[in-house]
Amino acid sequence: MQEPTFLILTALAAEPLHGYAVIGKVADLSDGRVTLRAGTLYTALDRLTAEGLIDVVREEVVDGRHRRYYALTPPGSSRLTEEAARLRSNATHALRQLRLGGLGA
Amino acid sequence: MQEPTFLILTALAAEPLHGYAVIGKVADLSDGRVTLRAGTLYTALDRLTAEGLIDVVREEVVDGRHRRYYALTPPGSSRLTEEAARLRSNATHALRQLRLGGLGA
DNA sequence: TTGCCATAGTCATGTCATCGGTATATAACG
DNA sequence: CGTTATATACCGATGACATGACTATGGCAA
Repeated sequence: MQEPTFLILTALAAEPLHGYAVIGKVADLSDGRVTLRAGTLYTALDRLTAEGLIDVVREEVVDGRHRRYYALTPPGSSRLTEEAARLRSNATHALRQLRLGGLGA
Repeated sequence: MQEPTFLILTALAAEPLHGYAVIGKVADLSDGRVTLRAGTLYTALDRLTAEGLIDVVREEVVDGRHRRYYALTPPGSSRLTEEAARLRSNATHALRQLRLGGLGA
């Protein structure tokens, strides 16, 4: 799983959001590093829905604009938990190896 | 940057290794999750060399077998440090959002 | 009232890293 | 002498992501 996907799941972890709102939340979560384009976002949302990691919880029409709210499913939640653990482990290993190299060399 | 690439850099962080040895170290670092195939490895090594993140530090012939040792360059080292920080940050954010969602729902 | 901007979502195309398989060569093992 | 392990390399397919153009509505300003 890549960063954009991971951040989309993270954005939906606390509460359901509609597609466009995810873009803003992902920008927040990544400290501005990741600015999703609409195309990237909706392709990812479709894919994640097909995989059962997220789900459409309600659809609204606000001011004539179609809004579709997505939420994390239980499988999506455990998947995100696993991924977070993996990232933490990788980061820890990398920092330790860097320390070893820094001392030795 | 994706997981295999990140793990390759991590494997080279402590000390120079030749290509084939990287496969084993990556398997170790990832607790067996990631088993690099030869194709993936050498394509990645070439790419990382071209990007200046790693470098060939020496070439040997051991028992008639060609061995090429790769090491992290200073740019490679700072890049890996940044990536590790990014992973940690993402993991932390994800776990916090999951907690928020778990409580609220 | 016309035109532009922000919001919201869709679609088509392209790129790039990774994967799987295959090929090459040599040394060690039996 | 055939098989396995080491070591490097090439190639086609896949799949995630990026890019850019497009539709549509409401609000605001010229």
